[in-house]
Amino acid sequence: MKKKVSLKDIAKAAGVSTALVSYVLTNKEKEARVGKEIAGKIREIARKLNYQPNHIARSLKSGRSYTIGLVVADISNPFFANIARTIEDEAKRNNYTVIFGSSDENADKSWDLINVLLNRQVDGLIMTPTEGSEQQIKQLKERNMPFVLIDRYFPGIPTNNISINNFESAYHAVTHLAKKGRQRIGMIMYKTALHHINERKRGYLEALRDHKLPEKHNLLKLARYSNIREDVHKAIDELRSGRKPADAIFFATNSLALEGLKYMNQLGIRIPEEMAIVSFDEAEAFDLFYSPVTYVQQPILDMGKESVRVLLEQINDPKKAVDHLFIDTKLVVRKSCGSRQKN
Amino acid sequence: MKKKVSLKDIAKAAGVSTALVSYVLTNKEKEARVGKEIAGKIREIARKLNYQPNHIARSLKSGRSYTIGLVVADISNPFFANIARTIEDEAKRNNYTVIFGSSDENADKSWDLINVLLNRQVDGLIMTPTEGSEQQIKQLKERNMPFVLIDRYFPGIPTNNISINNFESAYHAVTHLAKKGRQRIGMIMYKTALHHINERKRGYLEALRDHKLPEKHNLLKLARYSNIREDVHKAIDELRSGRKPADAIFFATNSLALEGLKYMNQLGIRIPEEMAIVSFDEAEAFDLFYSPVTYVQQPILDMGKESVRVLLEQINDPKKAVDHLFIDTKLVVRKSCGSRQKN
DNA sequence: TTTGGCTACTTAATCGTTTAAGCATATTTT
DNA sequence: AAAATATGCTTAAACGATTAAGTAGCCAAA
Repeated sequence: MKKKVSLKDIAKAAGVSTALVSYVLTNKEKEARVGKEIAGKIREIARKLNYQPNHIARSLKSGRSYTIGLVVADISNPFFANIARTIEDEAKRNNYTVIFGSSDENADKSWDLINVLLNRQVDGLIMTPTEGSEQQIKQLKERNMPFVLIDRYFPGIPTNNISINNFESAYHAVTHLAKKGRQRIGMIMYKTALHHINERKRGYLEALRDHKLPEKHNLLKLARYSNIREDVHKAIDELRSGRKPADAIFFATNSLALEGLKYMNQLGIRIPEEMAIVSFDEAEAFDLFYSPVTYVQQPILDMGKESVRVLLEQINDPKKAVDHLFIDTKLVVRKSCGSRQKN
Repeated sequence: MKKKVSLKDIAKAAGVSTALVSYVLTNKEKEARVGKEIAGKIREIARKLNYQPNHIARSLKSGRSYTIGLVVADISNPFFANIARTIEDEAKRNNYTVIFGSSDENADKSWDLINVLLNRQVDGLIMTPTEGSEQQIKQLKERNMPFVLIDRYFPGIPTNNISINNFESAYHAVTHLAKKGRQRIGMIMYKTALHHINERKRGYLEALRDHKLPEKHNLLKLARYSNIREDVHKAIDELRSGRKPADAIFFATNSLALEGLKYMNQLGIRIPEEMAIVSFDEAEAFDLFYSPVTYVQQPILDMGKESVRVLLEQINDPKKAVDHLFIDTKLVVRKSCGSRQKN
């Protein structure tokens, strides 16, 4: 890079001190009572030399980096990629930039990343916390680091968070299956302590109860994140076995649904005739499936926007009380639940 | 945030100057001839106070930010999201962080982003340049900004770039269709001046020629990025009309294929019986499709890694000659081309 | 004529780190 | 014994921007 133009260069060219240049270029002429003529001259020279302020120097002085750290579970999952995208857009609109990283649902990696970001002096963090990261969150709180949790949160720890109504959304999705006349509705979810997933389970169970459907344990299947393929295959095999096989499956996330659908395709299970499907989250593949998949659509755009808004509020007013937003989802009804109605 | 611990705090606690502390903590004891005892003491205190160096101050001094700017066309496209992911991983391994943004295939937005990143004093850029951004690239060159182009490049402008053999890959994919006995192979690509897409076209045309297949103009269809849905629908309608409809389609990108497949699903076109399909790039949905899609797999991991490697080389040695890597792709054969062989 | 108050600037400290140069004291070499 | 070298530290400038405090000149009010 060619040597950058600094305030000093402009000052020299204009025959004034750097202070004056700074006042003019940060529009503090009024307060600093800078002469009209010289202000114009300074601006002119700055333009001519194509002056670009050095953000790093500015940050050092101000103690603010105008940078947000973003830690998502997995940037290659379109759900998180889209969140990242809206966050980046919204941040840019507020003159912030975003540094990001993927934690891969791994608490150690998450802690690593957080520390890298803190060392980079980010002004705040937006995170989708992983299982077992409670201590990390508590430490951030103790250090008074502004941050916002998105998608997930820990019910025992008061934090800023932006999430959806997991319970209601799941309840609604399962109710939809019940109304379509499905009698034995299974669910496949991650084996996890993460609260948002367990809320989905609670919604599932309560919906079954309210519609007087069996909620036997063997209809609720768990898959390990690290072993998703095998566990989902096994879950589906089990759901289809026995005297009364399941006639519907509610998937707790898009990744689970994708594995499940792939496998059911392989097995030649007809959807929705043999098995009705509802999934949480979106996926490009849901559209393309021969029987487009009914899913719970999360308001990603709003979530991204709100997370930036709440974070910036917190940054600008560290004493602000924490904010807990629940945003509504939308059940997008397609063909995967069939059209038979409850008799 | 609690006030951060600085060198000064450690110096005070140890009763020495900040210089000494700096020497010790940056492992320059040897050159600076620091006493063994005091070095140990300094380290001990630093550990106790949980000292974390201030990257911003360090950057200001060194003129390097240890930050890479990443400009992708669209972070919500899994292809770019995966590239972003590997770049982030690789950068972290080299103690760099990544600031990113999406250009949305829009040259103005791209220019905006580049400037934001330059103001943030990134040490280098990795970009997937958009159509019409030649001047931006030239300017970066003139300013001696280290950068690497990935996925795309401009043949007239010598730059570091990491790309694939677009011509050969397309040639290979179309040859595969020909070998499966397809006679009228269409192609749907973006209407763009971007070289990599046009190389795919060249590969398509040459393969047709070499296999003595018709390469009539009406088998090659263009879609506008901004109007992808309508244009792809129209293209498919046209390819299916006439006396001799196409019996195969080669899609130049995953986004085009996804639109195309959705539409063909709607129309009830059987794949591969009525229409064989090959697409460039991967997509989760390709797996899930009832007739899993044959595609040209790009070595995303390698591309991400190599781009970081080349960029860091350039950063560390600005006089280094530009590097132009072509990485091989792999044709992943699935069911979407059927099994009939050329007779 | 002194005091006060403007106006239009400059000076200098500061943010946290790095690093060349300086300065005692001690040890070795000639 | 004088000169040279080594050791172990400190001083201070620098990176580029911000901003409180200072100053000099001028005009008006007391």
